[in-house]
Amino acid sequence: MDLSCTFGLLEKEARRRRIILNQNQKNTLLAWFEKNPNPDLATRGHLAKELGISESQIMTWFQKNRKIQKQVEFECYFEESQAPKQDKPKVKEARRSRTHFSRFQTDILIEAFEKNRFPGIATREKLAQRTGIPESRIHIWFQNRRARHPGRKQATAQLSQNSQCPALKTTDQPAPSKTLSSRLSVTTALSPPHTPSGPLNLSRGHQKQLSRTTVLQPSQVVQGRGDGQNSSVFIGHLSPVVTPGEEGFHTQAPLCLQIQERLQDPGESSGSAVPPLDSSTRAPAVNQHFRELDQKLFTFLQHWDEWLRSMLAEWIPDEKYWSPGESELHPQQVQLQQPASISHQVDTTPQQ
DNA sequence: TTACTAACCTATTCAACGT
DNA sequence: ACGTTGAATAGGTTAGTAA
Repeated sequence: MDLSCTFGLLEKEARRRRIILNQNQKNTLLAWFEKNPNPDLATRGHLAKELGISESQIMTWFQKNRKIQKQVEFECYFEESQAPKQDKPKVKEARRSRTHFSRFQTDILIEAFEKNRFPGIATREKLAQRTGIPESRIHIWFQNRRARHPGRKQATAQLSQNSQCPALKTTDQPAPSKTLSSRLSVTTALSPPHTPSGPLNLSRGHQKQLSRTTVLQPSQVVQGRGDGQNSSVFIGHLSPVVTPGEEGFHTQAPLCLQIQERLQDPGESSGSAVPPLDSSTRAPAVNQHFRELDQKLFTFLQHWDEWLRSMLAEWIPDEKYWSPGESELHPQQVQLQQPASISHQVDTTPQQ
C-alpha cells in the first residue's frame, strides 16, 4: 500500500474523462431544458441514447443549467426590481426506482469503500463490472456512504473539508469555502503586507482566487500540486527548509525564526527571506502595525506547525519520517524532491 | 492567461422499504 | 412509526480545454 492509498489525498484518482458537448447536443439539451428543467429518468435516458452520452452526464448538465437559470433569475430580480417569474406548477417527476443491492454487491462496495472513500472513474467502472451495478449508481452509493459513515480516521486523514485546525482559519467568513484554491499563491496570502508580494495585487484573476480562499487545507499542504509551484511555501515554518539550488540543496532559516528574529530586532534582516521593517520610509505607527501582524503570523505558524506535526504523528507513527531531527527531512520535503522514494519508504502506515 | 464548464464534492431532503 | 438507505437537489470547488 502506498502513501496515496493510505491517505487518499496525495494522489487523486482520475476523474471521468471530460466530454465536450458539440453544438448539436447543446441545442437539443437546451430545447429539452426549456420544456422541462427537471426531466425524469425516462427523458434523461432518452436523451442519453439520442446524444450518445451517459444518463448521469445528462443529469449533471441539467443540474448545471438549473443553477445558471437560478442565477440569471436572481440577477433579473435585482436589475428590474421585479418579482421573479412565477414558477410553473411543479409536476412530480418520476424518480428512478430504488435500486436493490444484493449482499454480494454491498460487500464488494463496502470493501472498496474501506480501501478508498473517493474512488475515481477507473475504480468505479471496475466496481461496476464486478457488481453489475451501473457506474452512476456506484457513484451515488459512495456519496451516500460518505455522508452516513464519516469515520474518525477519515475525518483526520482527509482533514475534512471543514478544517479542524482552528489556527488555519484565515478569516471569519460565515460560509467558509472548503478548500484552498490550488491556484492561490500562499506566499501572497501569508505574506505580511509590507512584503513586495503582499496581497495587494487585486487584478481580476487574483480577486477571483482570493475571494474563494478562507481556509488552508492541510491535505493540500501534503498533496501540493506536484509541480512544485506552491508546495515549498507551506513547509518548514519552524523547521529548516531545504530547497534545491543550482549548486545542490541549501538550507534556509525557518520562516518562523526569521519572523521571530525580526520581531526581536526589526532593523536586521541578515539575508532573511522576509524583508525587514523599513524604518526610513514608514512611520512608527505603521511599523507597529506590521510588528503586530508579524506577531500574529508567528503565532499562526506556530499553531500550524504544531498541528501539522500532530497530524503527521498520527498518520505516520514512525517518528523518523516526520520529527525535526538533525538531518532528516520532513516527509513533505522528501516528497517534493523524491516523490518516488518516499511513497515507498512510508509504506509503514498501519493497515486498516 | 483566462474564461468556460464538466466532473466532482458535501449537505440536505425526499421517499421506498423492511422492521 | 421509525430506521435505513437509494435517489435527487442545491450550492460549492476542482481541473481540463479552448480561445
